[in-house]
Amino acid sequence: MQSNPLFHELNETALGKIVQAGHLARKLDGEYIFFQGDPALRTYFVLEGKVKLAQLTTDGQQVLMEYIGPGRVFAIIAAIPNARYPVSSQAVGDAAVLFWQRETMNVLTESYPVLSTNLLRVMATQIGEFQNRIRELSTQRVERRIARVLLRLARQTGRKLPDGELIDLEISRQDLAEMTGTTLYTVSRTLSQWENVGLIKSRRGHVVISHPHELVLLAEDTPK
Amino acid sequence: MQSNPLFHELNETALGKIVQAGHLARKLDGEYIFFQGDPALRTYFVLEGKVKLAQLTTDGQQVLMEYIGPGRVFAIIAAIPNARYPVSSQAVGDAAVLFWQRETMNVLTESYPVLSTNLLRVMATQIGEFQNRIRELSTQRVERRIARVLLRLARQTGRKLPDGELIDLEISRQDLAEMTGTTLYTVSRTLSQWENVGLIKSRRGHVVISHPHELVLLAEDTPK
DNA sequence: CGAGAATTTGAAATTACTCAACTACAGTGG
DNA sequence: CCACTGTAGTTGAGTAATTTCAAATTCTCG
Repeated sequence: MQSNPLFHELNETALGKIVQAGHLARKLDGEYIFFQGDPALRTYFVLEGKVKLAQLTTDGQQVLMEYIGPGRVFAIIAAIPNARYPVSSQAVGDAAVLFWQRETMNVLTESYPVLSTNLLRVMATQIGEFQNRIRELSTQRVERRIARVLLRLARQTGRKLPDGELIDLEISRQDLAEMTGTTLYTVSRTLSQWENVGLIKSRRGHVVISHPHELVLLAEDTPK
Repeated sequence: MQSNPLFHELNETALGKIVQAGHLARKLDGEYIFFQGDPALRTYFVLEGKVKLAQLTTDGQQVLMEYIGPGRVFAIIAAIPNARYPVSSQAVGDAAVLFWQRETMNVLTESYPVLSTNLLRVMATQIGEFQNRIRELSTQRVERRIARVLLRLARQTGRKLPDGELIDLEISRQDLAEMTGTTLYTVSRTLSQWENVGLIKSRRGHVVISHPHELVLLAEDTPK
């Protein structure tokens, strides 16, 4: 647990207090934890399962910001008075989360100043990742973006199988499209193409990367 | 100064100490403050002038992350041990900045815990903005993205002129392309088109928005 | 004035989207 | 156990958006 970026340099006692100050909530598959636009009152920590954060456009499209797995905090924005959640969050599969009210967060960060630093660290990492994503969306073609997303998901949730790396996440073409800023048709075509050359195998809702190394080649900037 | 998000709820004395703990640096137009990949050792605050943050792709393209004006902090990532700057920063016009070493930052945040909260706030705002940008890049067409960038720049650096709102920033087609994830050709075409219908006026390096209201219409999601 | 950089514009090529039709699959209830 | 239904996925054809490349033009600065 000490290895968790949020709990870095906090001893057992402190950690115990922090966990005790939080509330446990269980969420069923698909259940929303909060909605975009809601007053941001709670900061969350994922204990079990996965949570997805997505932003809705005014015309109803979704943009999938990230999947959050066990051991990660989200909605740190709730530490700030009068903020609203900029995204909605939804359980993917059944999930257990811990949450703290803003007041509690303030008390905790005052008692354990290193907690603030840790939160800063988490957010800084986050910013770096978003910057990379902005760079990718700005400069890379769809195929490459899809390749990168698959590799990232494999890294985060991957499970080794005899015939490749399974992305252990119920994931649709639509989801991949929302992650890469394209349409489900283009995702479908791209995956079909990769399947034809034996790069991946996909059945409904699942993807297995048969040859990660070759997918990496596609994902990299290869200046011709 | 108290109205600055970074100095929120800090009194004059504290503010004085914080400023005194920083070092002043002057930068000439175009001078780099740090480079992407450098060890992140200092956090900065813009006193005068403007600074731009850009990320380079491996094949040498630039992506312009943001322009930072007076009163804003950047490179908070330096608060974190062993981090590297994920972007380069460069003065746009002559600029004056204040900076603190990581150690100083740590001392300051310990002495003034509210400073941590303020930093969190700044970063949370930042994250929200990046999420919006990701959404825009994922779902909107180039024309709309350009419109939004012009309006944002006008908001941040705008000056009222008799014939419209001047974006008070030496800005090239290339810059706009790097901000919107498109090519300088498309930017040029789009601006020409807007100029033809009297929406804007542009000379080399400058843009005046003649009819902001109509540009807003273009910038908004208008579900047909 | 001249040189280099920024900008504009046309034309062709490419990428990705849209729409529509079709197929495959999983779960339900008889 | 199987037919049924709705959702997920595939694919083709046409189209729209954007990029690419090349060539001209304009601007700025020394």
